[in-house]
Amino acid sequence: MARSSYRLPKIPEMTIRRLSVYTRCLLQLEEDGVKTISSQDLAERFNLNSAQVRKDLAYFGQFGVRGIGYYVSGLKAELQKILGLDREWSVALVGFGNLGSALFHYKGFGRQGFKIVAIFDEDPSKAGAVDGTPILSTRDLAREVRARGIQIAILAVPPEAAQPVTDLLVGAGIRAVLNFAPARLRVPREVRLKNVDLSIELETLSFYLARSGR
Amino acid sequence: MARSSYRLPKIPEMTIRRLSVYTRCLLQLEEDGVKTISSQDLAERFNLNSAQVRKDLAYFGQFGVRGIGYYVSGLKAELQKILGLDREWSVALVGFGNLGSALFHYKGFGRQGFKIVAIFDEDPSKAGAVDGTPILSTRDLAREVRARGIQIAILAVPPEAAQPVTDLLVGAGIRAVLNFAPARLRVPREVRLKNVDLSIELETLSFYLARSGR
DNA sequence: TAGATTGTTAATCGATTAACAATC
DNA sequence: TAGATTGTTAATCGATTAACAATC
Repeated sequence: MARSSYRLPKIPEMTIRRLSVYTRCLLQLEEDGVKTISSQDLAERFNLNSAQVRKDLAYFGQFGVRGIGYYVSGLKAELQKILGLDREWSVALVGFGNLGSALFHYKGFGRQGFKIVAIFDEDPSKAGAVDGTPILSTRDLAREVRARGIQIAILAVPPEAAQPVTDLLVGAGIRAVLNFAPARLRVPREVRLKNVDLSIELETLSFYLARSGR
Repeated sequence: MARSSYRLPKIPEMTIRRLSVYTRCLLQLEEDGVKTISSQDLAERFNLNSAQVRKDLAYFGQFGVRGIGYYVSGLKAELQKILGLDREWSVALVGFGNLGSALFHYKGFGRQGFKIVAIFDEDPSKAGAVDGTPILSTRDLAREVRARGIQIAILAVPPEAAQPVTDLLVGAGIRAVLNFAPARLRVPREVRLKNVDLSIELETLSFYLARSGR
C-alpha cells in the first residue's frame, strides 16, 4: 500500500504555466522555420528574465547548447513530453448548455491532444451526437467514464449540479476536473481540480479601474 | 499633464483575488445571518493562514474589532467598495458566437454590477437584441463604446479578429479588456488586460497527470 | 581561438507565516 | 477583569534575478 518512497520535487505552478507558454511559442517558431533560440530571445517575447527561462527548464533537464541556445524543435518536443502533450487525453464534457456547447466548439482544445470523447447532459432530449461525438445521459456518467477510459472532465453544469456530478466523476475514477461552474468543489486529494472563476477575473479588473479613479 | 505625484502602493495580485473570494464568502455569511467572523474562521474556509487574511485587509485599512473579529456586513461593504463592486460597470460583449452567447447567459456577471449594455458582432444578420440588450455591428464599435460610456470589454471573437477589435476598443477609450480569444494582445499601459487562457489551464492539469504516471 | 550562451550558485526581492503587544 | 482577536513587526520561506564558470 506504500506509495513510491521518494517524493517528486515540487515544481512551482507558475513554472508550469510558463512552460505551456514557451511551448506554444516554440510551435510558432518551428512553423516560421526558426532553428534555434536563446533564453534571452525567448524571455523577451514575454517580458521575462532569461535566467527565469533557463531555471524553468532546469527543473526538468539540460536542453540547451552553450554558445548556441536551444534547438526549437528539440525543445518543443521535450516540453510537450513534460506537459503530457505527446499523447491523447480522453476528455468528458459535462453539461451541454450554452457554455458547454461553446467549449465544445472552442478550437484550442483538440489542437493539443485533448479529445472530447463524450458529452453528458441531464436533458434526455439532447441525446444523440454532435460532429460525431456522442451526447449521453448524465445517468450513465459513471459507467461511460469507466468504459471509455476518460481521464479529464470539463464541468459546465449549473452550480447546484456541480458537486453531485463531481462525486459521480470521482467515483468513476476521473483524474482531473476543469470546473467552470461557479461553485466550490470538494474532491479527494488524488484528483486535480482547477477552477476557472470568471467573477474573480472580472473583479480584479474592476479593482484596478476603481482604484485609478473614474 | 503631470500625474498625481505619489504612487499608489502596489497590491499583490493574489491579495486582490483573495479579497474577491472573501467578499463572496461574506455575502453568503450575511445571508446565513452570521454577524461577525474572525480572521481565523475566515481563513479556515479556504485553507489560508489567518495572518494572511489580516494582512490582505491591512493594505486597505483597519476593519476589525479586537477580541471580536469583523462585522460581516460592514466588512462586506468595505470590500465591495475596494473592489469597485459598489457601482455598475458598463460592459461590452464583443463577439456573439458560441462563446459570446454562453458568456452572455452566464449568471455570475450581472450579479455583481457588471452590466452588459451592448453586444457587438461582425455578422449583420445577428443585429437586433437579446433579452433587451442590443446587438450592434462591430463597424460601429468605436462610436457606440464612446456613446454608451462603456469601460470594460469582454472579448469573445476569433483569434484573428482579436487584435484589430482591441485596437478599436482602445481607440474608443476602453479601460479594461477580459480576453477569451486565444491570442496575445498588445494594449497601451493604461488599459488593463486579462487573458483567460483555457489551453494553459488544461495543460497544467495534463502536466500533473503525465507526471504522476498513467 | 574568441564570442555566445548555457546551467547553476549566490544575492535579492517579495510574499507568507509566526509571534505578540495593543485593546475590545 | 479575563479571554479573544486584531494590527503589525520580525522571521521564514520561496521565487526571481544577477553573476559567472563551464563549454559549445
